[in-house]
Amino acid sequence: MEHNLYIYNTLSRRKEQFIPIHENKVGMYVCGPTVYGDAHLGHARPAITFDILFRYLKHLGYKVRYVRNITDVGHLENDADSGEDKIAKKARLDELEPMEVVQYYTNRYHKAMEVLNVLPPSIEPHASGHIMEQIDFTRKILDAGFAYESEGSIYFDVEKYNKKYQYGKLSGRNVEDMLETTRELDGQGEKRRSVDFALWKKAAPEHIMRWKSPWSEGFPGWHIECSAMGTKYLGAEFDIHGGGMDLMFPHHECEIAQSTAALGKESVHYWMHNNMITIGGQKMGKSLGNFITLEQFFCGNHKLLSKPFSPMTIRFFILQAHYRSTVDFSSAALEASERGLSRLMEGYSRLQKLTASSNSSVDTTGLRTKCEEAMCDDLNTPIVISYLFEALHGINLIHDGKDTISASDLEELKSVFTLFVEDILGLKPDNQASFEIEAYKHAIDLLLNMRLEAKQNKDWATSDKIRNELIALGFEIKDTKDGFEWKI
RNA sequence: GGUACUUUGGCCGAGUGGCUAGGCGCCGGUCUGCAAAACCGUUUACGGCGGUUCGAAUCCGCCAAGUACCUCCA
Repeated sequence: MEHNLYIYNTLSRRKEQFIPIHENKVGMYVCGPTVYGDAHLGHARPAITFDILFRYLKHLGYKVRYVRNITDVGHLENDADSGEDKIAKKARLDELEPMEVVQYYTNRYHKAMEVLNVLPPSIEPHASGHIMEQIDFTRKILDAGFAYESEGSIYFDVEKYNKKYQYGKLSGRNVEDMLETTRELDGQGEKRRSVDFALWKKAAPEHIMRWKSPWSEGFPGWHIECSAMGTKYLGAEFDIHGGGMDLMFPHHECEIAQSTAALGKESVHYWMHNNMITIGGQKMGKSLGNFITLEQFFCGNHKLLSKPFSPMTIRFFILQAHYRSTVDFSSAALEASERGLSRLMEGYSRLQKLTASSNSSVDTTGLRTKCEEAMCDDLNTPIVISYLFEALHGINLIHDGKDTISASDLEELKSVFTLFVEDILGLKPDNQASFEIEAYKHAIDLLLNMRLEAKQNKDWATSDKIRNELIALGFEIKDTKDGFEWKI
């Protein structure tokens, strides 16, 4: 395969050329949502980041298996000594079945991803559907001697593991330091060391979500689902594992330890982490309570939002920053993105209507290569977007008759725009044309043609009436040299 | 306290040694019966102090400010 895709590997802290384990095939695993609440802006970032990677790998010609899990068991509340997990707690508060809560938020997550034009992954495994695999994985770690049982729970023996392998390599920590600095938490009496983590947790009597295991009735630990499901669907070794930077430690560190302990080798070749979205310079997160849900963005229903923002604006806003940088949310920043996107998409539609000349006075060569190079440089979407804006400038000049383009250059330009705007960046016009919409468009055209006639008769009263009333209904009317354009 | 990282023009945000992205906004212009929109043009920045170099936003050192992780979090 001819390409020079470089991606930043958190393990080595540098960009590395991407070479898959199996030629022409890529396995990637990304940590998905915990479905006990609505997705917020922060959840959109990894979804979009790895959607871009998924799309780009496919564009390069790979057959990609993209696994993104749904976490519906196992994450402990920090105040829950009893080992009550988040799903169960929420369920009891709402007096719903746990799986009802899971289903509700999973559906809403899917809906949000769909409107963001995030492609569905190849496999979306639920943790609750892979209890057996997690038990088997835990048993492998026990058999390898890197875990111990304590009162019905199984814990990973970090100190022992660290003697043979290296615990902390991903996040740059060492066990000795951690033993000194880790805070004392409650409920750690069963563990030998504070750094040890649960692989299987015995359920307290009031705990709703529980499964039988060789050790106790309980539930799997915080990190085991990704090791178990990742290797189940992608193999003992696979190419890419992604997720948010906040999962680097402890979650991904523990995953590495689990997989290495169970399988004797590291599973993941490239670890990729997207940075956080901040709000007022601070991370947007559930625990800080400073998050804005995607639905609130779409409805404009939040005190920090000046207006509703379309899913494509959110997507574009995220793509305008590199995925490894923090990006600071503000209503003003989103408004800027909205205008930029609107201009880009109008130019894209304008491009479709350009007429070719016998030769080109604009230089469009190299756009495809430049965009490919930017994508190959660790998915540098902001650079791709900047090239598209530069090309947009040319499109506008041609549209204004100040420049010309040949038929073959026009075809190439259209092809590049379709490829990068739609296929790779996944941007699409917000108002998707449909059959009903066509009729309605014709009606508006009719009105505006009447206005045109009135104008020709210098009947300004009528022409202004039509324009003003349409504007009052939310339309934007633009007069052009020989007619009009409009949008809503 | 430990670890990792950040600091770019009015705002957002790329950029790792010379060619000094891009968007939004501002301002000027074109178009227009008026207006709006659109389009065109303009707007030169890299936290501070040293150092390396012919040359640094980019490398090194110190200082300052800020963030993340170390507990569930995308």
